Amino acid sequence: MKKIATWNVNSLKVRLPQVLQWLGDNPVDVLCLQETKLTDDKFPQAEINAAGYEVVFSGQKTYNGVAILSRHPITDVVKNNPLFEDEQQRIIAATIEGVRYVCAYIPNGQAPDSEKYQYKLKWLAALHEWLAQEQLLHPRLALLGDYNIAPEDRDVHDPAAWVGQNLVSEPERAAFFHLEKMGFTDAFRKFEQPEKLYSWWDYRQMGFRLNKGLRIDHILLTAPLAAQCTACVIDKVPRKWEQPSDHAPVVATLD
DNA sequence: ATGGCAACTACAAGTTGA
Repeated sequence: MKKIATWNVNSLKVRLPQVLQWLGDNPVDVLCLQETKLTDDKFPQAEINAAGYEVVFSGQKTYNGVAILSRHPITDVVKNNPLFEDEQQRIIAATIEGVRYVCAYIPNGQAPDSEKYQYKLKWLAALHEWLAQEQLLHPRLALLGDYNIAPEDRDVHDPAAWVGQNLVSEPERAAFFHLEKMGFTDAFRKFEQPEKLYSWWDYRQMGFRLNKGLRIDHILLTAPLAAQCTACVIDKVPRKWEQPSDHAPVVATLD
């Protein structure tokens, strides 16, 4: 049995103590992080190693940045999508115990009429293209991260207010469902879940207290892994801590 | 309709996130 998780930490510099606390409470086998916001020379590798984890990372100044933490040896690290030239550090992939992990921080998109939205859609199309190849090489493939897409209305606290907006618009959702058409399963939706459970809540307007959230952080698994998956939960506990990330970790159990 | 919060850079206020 192993547990794998993803968490957008919104600055690892600020959130390192919480990551270490959370790993102490939840000693998962693999943890994918997004929005580390650290250049590689500033990455807190020693602290993470001391907690019992190997780590690989790809960062930049101020924005983006991803990392994979693992209790087991990490091999074959790839940074970014080889099919998509990108100055932004949003992908790191690695093999751990025969499973290929892709840790992704999918672009936010800002607004459907923005250039950033066009970048998001192009980025997603290139992700599809790359993962189609990766699936052939790695039948046991897991895509974990902040997708910045709420796939369905039930993943949105107020669907009427969000119609057509960034994070829920039809082209973004189509890109998410394309991953499912390619054979990926949304681990969270494989199971009965509480209603109105989200993975992100706005810092403003008491978003968390009022549960004004979106489910935008996901674990997608190819069929052999989905068949092994026996649970998937969103852990709201660290969202209640002092100075939290606005995202909660998502954890899947594989038998 | 706008901004609201948080983190960043940099030192003031602007940018970004979702």
